[in-house]
Amino acid sequence: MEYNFRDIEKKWQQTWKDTNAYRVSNKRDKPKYYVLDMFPYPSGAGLHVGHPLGYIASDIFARYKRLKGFNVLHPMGYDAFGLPAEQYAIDHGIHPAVSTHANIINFRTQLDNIGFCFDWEREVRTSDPGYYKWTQWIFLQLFKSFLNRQTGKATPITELVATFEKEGNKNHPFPNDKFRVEAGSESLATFTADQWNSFNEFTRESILMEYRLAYCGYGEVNWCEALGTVLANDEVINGVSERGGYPVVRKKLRQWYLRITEYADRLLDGLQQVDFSDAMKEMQTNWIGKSSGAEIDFAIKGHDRKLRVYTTRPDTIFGVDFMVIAPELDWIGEVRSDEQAAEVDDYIAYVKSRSERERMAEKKISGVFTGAYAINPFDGREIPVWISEYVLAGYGTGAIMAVPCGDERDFRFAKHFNIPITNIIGSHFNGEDANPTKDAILENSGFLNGLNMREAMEVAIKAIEEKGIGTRKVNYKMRDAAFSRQRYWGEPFPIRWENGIAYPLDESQLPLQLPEVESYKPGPEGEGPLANIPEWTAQHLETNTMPGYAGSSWYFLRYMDPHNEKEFCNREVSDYWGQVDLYIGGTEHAVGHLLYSRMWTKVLYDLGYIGHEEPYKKLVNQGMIQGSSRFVYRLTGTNQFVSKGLLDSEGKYGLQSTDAIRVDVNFVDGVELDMSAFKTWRNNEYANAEFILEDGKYICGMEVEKMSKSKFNTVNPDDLVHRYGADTFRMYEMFLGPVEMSKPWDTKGIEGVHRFLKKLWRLFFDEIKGAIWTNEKATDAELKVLHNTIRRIDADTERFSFNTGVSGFMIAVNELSDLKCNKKEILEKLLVLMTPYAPHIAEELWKQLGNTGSILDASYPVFEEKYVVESAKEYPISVNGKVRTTMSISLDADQAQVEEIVLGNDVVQKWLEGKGPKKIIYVKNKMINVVV
RNA sequence: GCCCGGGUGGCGAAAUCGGUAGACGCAGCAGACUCAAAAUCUGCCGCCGCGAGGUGUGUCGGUUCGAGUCCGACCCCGGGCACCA
Repeated sequence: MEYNFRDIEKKWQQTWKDTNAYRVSNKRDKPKYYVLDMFPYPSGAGLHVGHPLGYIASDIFARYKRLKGFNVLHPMGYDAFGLPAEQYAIDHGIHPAVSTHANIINFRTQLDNIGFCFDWEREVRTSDPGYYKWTQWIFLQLFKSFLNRQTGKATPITELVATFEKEGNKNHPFPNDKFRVEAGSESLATFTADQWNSFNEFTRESILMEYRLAYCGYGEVNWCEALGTVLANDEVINGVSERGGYPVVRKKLRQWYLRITEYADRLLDGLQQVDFSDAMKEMQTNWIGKSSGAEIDFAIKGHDRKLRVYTTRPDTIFGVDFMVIAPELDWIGEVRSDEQAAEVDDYIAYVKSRSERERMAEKKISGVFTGAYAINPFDGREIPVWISEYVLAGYGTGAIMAVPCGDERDFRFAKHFNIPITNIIGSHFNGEDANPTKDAILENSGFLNGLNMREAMEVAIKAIEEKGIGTRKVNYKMRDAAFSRQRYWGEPFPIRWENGIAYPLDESQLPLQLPEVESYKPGPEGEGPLANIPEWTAQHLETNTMPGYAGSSWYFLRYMDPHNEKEFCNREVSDYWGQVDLYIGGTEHAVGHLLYSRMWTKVLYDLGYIGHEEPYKKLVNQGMIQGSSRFVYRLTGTNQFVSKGLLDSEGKYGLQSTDAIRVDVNFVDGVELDMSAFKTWRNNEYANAEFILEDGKYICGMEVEKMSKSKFNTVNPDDLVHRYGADTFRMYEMFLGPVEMSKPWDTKGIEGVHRFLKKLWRLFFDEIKGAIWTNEKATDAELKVLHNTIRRIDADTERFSFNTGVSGFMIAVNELSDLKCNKKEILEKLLVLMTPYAPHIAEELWKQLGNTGSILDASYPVFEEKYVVESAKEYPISVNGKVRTTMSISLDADQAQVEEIVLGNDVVQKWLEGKGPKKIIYVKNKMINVVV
């Protein structure tokens, strides 16, 4: 009987489906374990071999935990809203719901092939009204709440209103400290109860909007007039649209935001409670970008307006040689001099065409002097005010004081524009490079002279505050999250506008369903497509939709209780499942999804809807599987293709140049091209190709790059499952390398894993003799192999080292084959160990051995030390750190015994060359080193 | 530019706490079985060298009896940078 994986896998997949083997109950009779994969977007391109990597890892872990006695929640669903479906709708007129549905069916078929243990009864789709009803509901909770800074918790805004009615906002200052209420002729930062009570509804609502956790404001977007639409950053290249190459400018639009900045400190603190990699914590910490320093007002010569800067180094205030302000600040026109006006306006126009990313990535120094001068409040020095794209309006005050002797970027700017540099740190500054030290003694610094910079920091802030020209200030690089898109395919906001006031819909009106549209084209003035629907606008409904991350910010909660029509998730159920114990996904979500979902969880926790405030206990980041592209080389201007080995290092064939052309990796075996397949490729595009071969073969070139359809280097898991089976595919994906690491795909290597499974099979079945397993008693050697394997697989699985786990199985099977071990006692336990990795073959052989229950719930073998103890070790013996020989020495040996044995060795004596040893280093169970 | 990660044979990798570098597999080479092929099995397989031996984990330097692993500087590649998801 041979290993017929196709029949076996089909049979067990059907059986597991029929018996609901993967149904998970919310009954609290076992300890729980929640394993989650990052929410996939069901793309039209289908799965390539890179996608299932994380799913296989989580599937192995889920199955492993189940065998260890846990009730394991391992769900899957779809982040089904998104731009690609909408773009497809614009291009082909197909409704996004239709194309998305088709993609999901395809996705599901592909996933099913691989044999995952998902409980599909819990599937969710963000675009399903039954799901987005609750996304809208949570949005309303955000809208109706504010962060009470006194308690640090999200709180219903009705409580804030009650407080305002009693005492105004003296204890609850505006989260945005630049905001002022316009009341009559006054601009108020604080108001009294009387004032509040006298405000009209519009003013009150405008004030409340400043506190809400989901709020409406204005923000800049990439606006493309020609396409009439807002573009994502990566759709803008060098100031023009990727599609069509039309000009793109920054434009202010009304937008919804999440006040995530109010949670900045808690998002930072929470990182201490979660098991994320240090790199991940660092990325989130840097993204939040907490810094402390001061805001300082500088007078501008000849103007009433003050220039307010934020600095983390108030101690360097006497080293300020120029100011740089963001080109988009609207008052530049007021202060620039007439001589500089044209230059300033040109520069502002240039910057407007640049995306933020381009501005930050720009190596070339650029900027323009405004003609204005700020006055140093301590020594009266006149400081030229420049504008430059490297200062962004959104961070701090959008203006910096530049200290070239202490800051590298300021230094290069000063050098580039010949601005004289003041040295306030004496010998710490060499005139060649800036020195950002905090340990210098200050010079040329007025009242700070002679102070260490660290002390001076406090002294300077105090002086600034006393003078009334600034305040101590904590700043965050993180900005409030833009939460609206001018698109169709997203959740509608449950918001109605009347006279400029946003009213929430009643919860009974949810879900607010996405209406049908005639066209997916944007509405007037950059509004979303919903603005084109008369029935929609007649009700004054919000025309923006929510962004992709709305639905994915809470989906892990819905999986717990997916069919609940009364609540987003029952509290008792969420208390049982609690945090996601293991979350697997890519680092590309490091600062987006992970921060947003952490914030939502904290809000729901504050409002008492769930009992935990960090969604993910442990996070494992999976690496990318890269594509390995193949190239053929065509002699320029001909249809002749030259085999790779015949080209010189510059890609030339003799004197003739060649063009490298990517070819579909699926008809290249290793590096050898299937020439007839190539000729029929792309509708016989290369039908007339002629080949110049080496050794009768056409050898392709290769290069590692991102796996993508356009590079013809995608490999479809379906093909591999068909050829080798799901078990082989699963194990091979794991065998490629550590889950966390990126690595290129190589289809050839899968043969090795397939051979291993066939070899496992042959421990049970012989081609001629049939079943060969026996009930004989296992030998010590066999038990040793088994128990070493148990220990190894356990440790490897626990630390997510699935690649070494697979090697562990290979070693076990190799050793058992060498021992000719066909004993049920050993093999049966090996099968249970393998179940998480290769469930189909494990179940088949388990049943063949005569077991009745499913191996999915078998009892997990227990490691016993006594089977693996050793009495001696083969020690490496080094002389001066170089290994010269090995010797088997008892593990009980002490230092004196070891010295005697080692010095008696001929090889050691030879290397001692008659000299006596200075020292003998003996590390038990490790090594021995003789120092001469 | 800024932040994070990674560089080990021809290739994917292993080395879990500073202790035998290259486990396991792919590819390759030699052989067995076979009319032949596939499948399977056996052996070899970092580089230089006939060998003794030397050398080797991106580069340069350091710490240590001992460094892939720790420290410093640099080079290259990948991911993210706020409207792709």
